[in-house]
Amino acid sequence: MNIGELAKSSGVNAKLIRHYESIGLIAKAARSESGYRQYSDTDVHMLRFVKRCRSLGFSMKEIKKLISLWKNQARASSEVKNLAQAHITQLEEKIIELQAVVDTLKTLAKSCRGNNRPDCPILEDLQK
Amino acid sequence: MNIGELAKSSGVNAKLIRHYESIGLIAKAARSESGYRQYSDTDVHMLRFVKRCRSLGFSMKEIKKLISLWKNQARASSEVKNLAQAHITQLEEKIIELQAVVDTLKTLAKSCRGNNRPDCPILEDLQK
DNA sequence: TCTTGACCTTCCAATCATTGGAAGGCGTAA
DNA sequence: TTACGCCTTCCAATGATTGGAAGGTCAAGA
Repeated sequence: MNIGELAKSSGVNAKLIRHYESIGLIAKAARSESGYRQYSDTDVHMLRFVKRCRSLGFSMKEIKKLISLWKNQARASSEVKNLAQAHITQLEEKIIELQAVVDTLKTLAKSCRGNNRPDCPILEDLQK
Repeated sequence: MNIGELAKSSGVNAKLIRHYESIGLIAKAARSESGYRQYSDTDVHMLRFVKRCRSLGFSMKEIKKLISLWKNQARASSEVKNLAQAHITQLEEKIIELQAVVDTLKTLAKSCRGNNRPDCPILEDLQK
């Protein structure tokens, strides 16, 4: 199939598929006589895999690793699990960080009357 | 003062200060005869303000607005509060999103034995 | 056969915020 | 005068994606 059909089947933009190829995330596609990229059903699965990984917030680097594990029948599942676990830890740290920011902002917002007057404890705090 | 001292006093990299000027986040600095940027104590405060906003996750666009409010003595504090509130909402949405991803990943990770064998429910799920 | 339109190709650029380097000018102390 | 630290501008990279331009290919309809 051509890239357009792969895009439709996988849910990944044709432009993005070419980009993934260019950065080496996915292998170079075979070409038709006229230079069109040719794909198989396996590629549909792989791109769905990539898409799902992205939606779970894995970086391209991590996805590269995940793809190689996915392809490798001799993998140890511990490798996959470790990668997932590391990612979970990262995300949890990020959440804690964001939550702290939210808490700070909420405290600030609460202290501000939010009226027509210029005096604003939020701005006062921010300039410290 | 020169940009180096401003950088030291404000905690914002000289490179970044120039960048902020180039994108119009902060006003163009006056220049000495030899072309060096000249700054005052007010600029130290402003850059600290910017830095603090960044650390709270405001975008450059939002900070631009916040700076203009900060400078504007005729502002309504409601404008500041609304901006902060909108940002809080954004962050809370992001947190919910990340938490959902963490939950998904944790469920997946739990189902994987993480041993030397290749069979891995995580990979199986990801390719769906 | 010609044309239309949908599809494909590559290349270059923009996004966002920051950082890095290169190449050169300025200022001051030894 | 030389040396060094600070300053200048410009160009490029990061990470992931999207956009456009300019052009080639393919199948269907007139």
